[in-house]
Amino acid sequence: MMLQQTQMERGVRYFNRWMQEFPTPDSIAESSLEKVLQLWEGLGYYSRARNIYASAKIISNTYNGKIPCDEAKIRSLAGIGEYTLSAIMGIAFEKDYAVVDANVERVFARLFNCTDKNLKKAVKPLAQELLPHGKARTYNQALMELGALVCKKIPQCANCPLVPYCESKKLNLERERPVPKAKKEIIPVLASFCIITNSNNEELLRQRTNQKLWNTLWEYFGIDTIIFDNASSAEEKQNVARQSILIEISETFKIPKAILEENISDNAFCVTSNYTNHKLTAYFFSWHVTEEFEQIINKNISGTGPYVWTKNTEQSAMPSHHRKAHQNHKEKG
DNA sequence: GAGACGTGGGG
DNA sequence: TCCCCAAGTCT
Repeated sequence: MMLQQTQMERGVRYFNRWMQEFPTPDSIAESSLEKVLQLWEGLGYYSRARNIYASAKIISNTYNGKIPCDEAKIRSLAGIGEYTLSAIMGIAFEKDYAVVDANVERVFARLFNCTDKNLKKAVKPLAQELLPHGKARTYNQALMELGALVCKKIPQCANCPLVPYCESKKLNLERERPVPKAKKEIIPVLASFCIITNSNNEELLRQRTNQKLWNTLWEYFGIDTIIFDNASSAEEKQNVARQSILIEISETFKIPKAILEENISDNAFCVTSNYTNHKLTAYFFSWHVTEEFEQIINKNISGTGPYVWTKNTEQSAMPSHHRKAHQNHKEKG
């Protein structure tokens, strides 16, 4: 599950750390979602972490801590779809299940010069047909490995044992396969946040709740999306971001904007980050509040999600741009 | 079945 | 810098 839409090399780093903390499904089930998300931070697609947690509880409570060798039971677990089911049945249990991931798709698209729009649908029966009975483990991993190391986006045909059988190679079309998918529109996003600290040097964090994106993760106070003109300069964007965050703080904590103008410096650092099909530009301002302002803030805390003053920002899972901002803020002191 | 869901590495 | 995309799943 960790490797879904995640390259092996990156996944391995997380996997090793994960296995030290969570060697068994039971150990996950006994832990907390917070801890699970903390170990997942930076990998993305956080529903995977929530699904693992939910599935571990079922495995622990219903299946005595062991994944059952049963297609219907495995498939019904959260976060396990067509691919992962086949990976478990084929690789873990050596049953005759062929996996079709992006690697296998690419290998077969070239091998059979396949141009189907729905590649997975076209490749699945081919992969299943060619699977040698009783050898799913080697077969599946060999196909994925071939795709990952040789039959890459730019194919390394000189090192490929399947060249004699490759239809697209014979037609000199190996670089045109698989046919590229239609690209999605990239949406520019401007965001503005304020790293608010109190006299105890605690940071104010807010948890995202009831959201599709980064749900239950923590972040600095601010706004996700600001309406803006993408043609504007960096300086203009920062000005828009500053005005937006001042208004947001003013309205949320009932503090006159003029007072904020005086107290919050116009220095900000900029963090850029891409997520799904969005290109994010985020400005982070900072405000070290007096006890008087802290009391006002605490009295007027409102809006989405719970707030917390904390010195343990490291242990709260955050979206990557907030983590970068935290590091940046810490280094600047 | 299309769209949403993250992130960072490579060309 | 920009584009592509990775051991996919869910709605």
